[in-house]
Amino acid sequence: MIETLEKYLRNVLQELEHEYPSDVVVSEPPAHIGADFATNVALQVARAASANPREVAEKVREKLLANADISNVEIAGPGFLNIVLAESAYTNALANEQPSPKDNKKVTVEYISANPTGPLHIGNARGGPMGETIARVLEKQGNKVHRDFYVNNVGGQANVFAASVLYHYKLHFGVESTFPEKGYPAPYVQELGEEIATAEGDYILHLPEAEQVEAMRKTAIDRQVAKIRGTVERMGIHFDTWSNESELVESGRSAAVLELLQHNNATFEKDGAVWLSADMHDEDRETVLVKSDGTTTYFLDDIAFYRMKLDEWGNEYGVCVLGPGHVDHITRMKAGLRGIGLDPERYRGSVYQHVQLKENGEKKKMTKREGTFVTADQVLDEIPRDVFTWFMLSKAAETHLDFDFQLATDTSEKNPVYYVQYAHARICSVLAKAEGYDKNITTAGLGFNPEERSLIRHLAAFERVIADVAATYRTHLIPAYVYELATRYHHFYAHNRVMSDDLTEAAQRLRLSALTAATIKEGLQLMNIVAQDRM
RNA sequence: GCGCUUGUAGCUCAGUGGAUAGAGCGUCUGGUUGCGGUCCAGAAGGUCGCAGGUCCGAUUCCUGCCAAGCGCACCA
Repeated sequence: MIETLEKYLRNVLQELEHEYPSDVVVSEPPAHIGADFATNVALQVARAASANPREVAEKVREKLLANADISNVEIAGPGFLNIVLAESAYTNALANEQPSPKDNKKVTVEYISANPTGPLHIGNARGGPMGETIARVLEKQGNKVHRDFYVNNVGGQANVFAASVLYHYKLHFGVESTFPEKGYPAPYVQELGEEIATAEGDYILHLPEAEQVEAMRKTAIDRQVAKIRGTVERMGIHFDTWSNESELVESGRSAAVLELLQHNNATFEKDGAVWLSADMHDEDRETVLVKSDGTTTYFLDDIAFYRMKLDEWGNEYGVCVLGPGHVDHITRMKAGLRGIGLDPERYRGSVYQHVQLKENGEKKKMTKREGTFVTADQVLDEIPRDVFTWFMLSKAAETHLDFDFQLATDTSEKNPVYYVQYAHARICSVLAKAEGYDKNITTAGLGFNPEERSLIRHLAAFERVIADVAATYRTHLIPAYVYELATRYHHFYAHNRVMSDDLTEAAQRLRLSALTAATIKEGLQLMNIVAQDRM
């Protein structure tokens, strides 16, 4: 409906020979205004044309009133136009098929991608529901979406982790060794060392000293990734690929990218290392590609990975859902792509902030190294997956989300996700009971009461909201939308008998109910949340 | 010290260059036990961190300050 109004406004402005300003907003006004929609179009036009807003508003108003879909327009305040639509506009909104999405691109979405040096914790688990929802929304827009979990299984962190596990492994067989500098002191490292000792025996002890860490790296990372995979499955997420960083190095792709960067004069050497030229990106910080010991950094490998995703896998673009502190990474990756001649717009990043856990009013720190974190598994042990998913999605990504564990479990009955699921189940129940009614009776001329109009306005906004999420990755808009939809339905339901004695009225309300249920279901599915028929 | 992100009701959070800044939880009051009472209606509760600036108009944009979280490696 908003799109239709915008179209009318464009036509009107064209007739009045005004440009259509980019920041025109058409939205539902506050309840006390008593209009269906309001727009600031006159204010924006007046600003651009240095005209009197109310005079512009009056001209627009006259033109709009000539439209059969518009029954009343009032000018209010500094120049708002408050629009009341005619019944025909509501009938049309219900009759017209929602425009089917037309994107038809191959897209790859990378998310979670937590370092395989420990369990998934509540902080980086946030990327799971977010990435999954972005993937689903892009699919709904008609794209072919590939999901990838990138495993950083080589490099300094992986080796320090392996050495830490090796220490405990050796200890298990009574062999004392020195704990690595900056090693991982967390309890799960010890458990993993003992697990490997028990399951695989002491074969690593018999290897030459120089090969032990490398051997441990392989098995320890494999086992840790398997654990993460289990957690991810619990979250209801399935990746198409789990890509190893080592593959990029071993296949020579990283070396090829380095060569290409050097060929394009995008690098320089300093202190025996190879760096990405500062003028390749906006920030002043320089970035190492090859360390002075000759090994590549994750950054070079990451560029090689995106080159593979785009060139070899044939993706139009890639979306990467990243944790806090990675805003810089996005700009550097774009610079890296530019350095190898790829359009930097083909790398898209979305950054979220950590979830903080509050327990007894105190915030817990979440570092893997110290082991003072709450794992995603621990949270999933306590609260159902749907509640977990909803909670992760329902706040804006840039929020430093405070997760009160106690509250989340204690008040789970009051959780908004149940409110929405209940609305869906209630409608299913009503529809099942109404089988004897003919839903297809023509309802032309019946009209709509205020609750029905409110419901229809929101139903009509669904595609628009999803398109917004597809463009901006602001996943929290979806739970907000379905919650509001459930509220409007409950409000409608409380004031109108669906199975009315008037069969025409009943048919109209049953159709509205069915459409609401279908929309709630689709919205929940986009979040990877189940819409039960009964609860 | 530098950078990124954030600061809105008791708590957790939406939202916006414009009209009386919203929701959930919590608190209080009422209705509904008649298509599902996991519902509905209402009340109380705000200096939109502080101070400047731009603007007809700023909670929103800009600058400074304060506070919180996270980064600040030839780690990933």
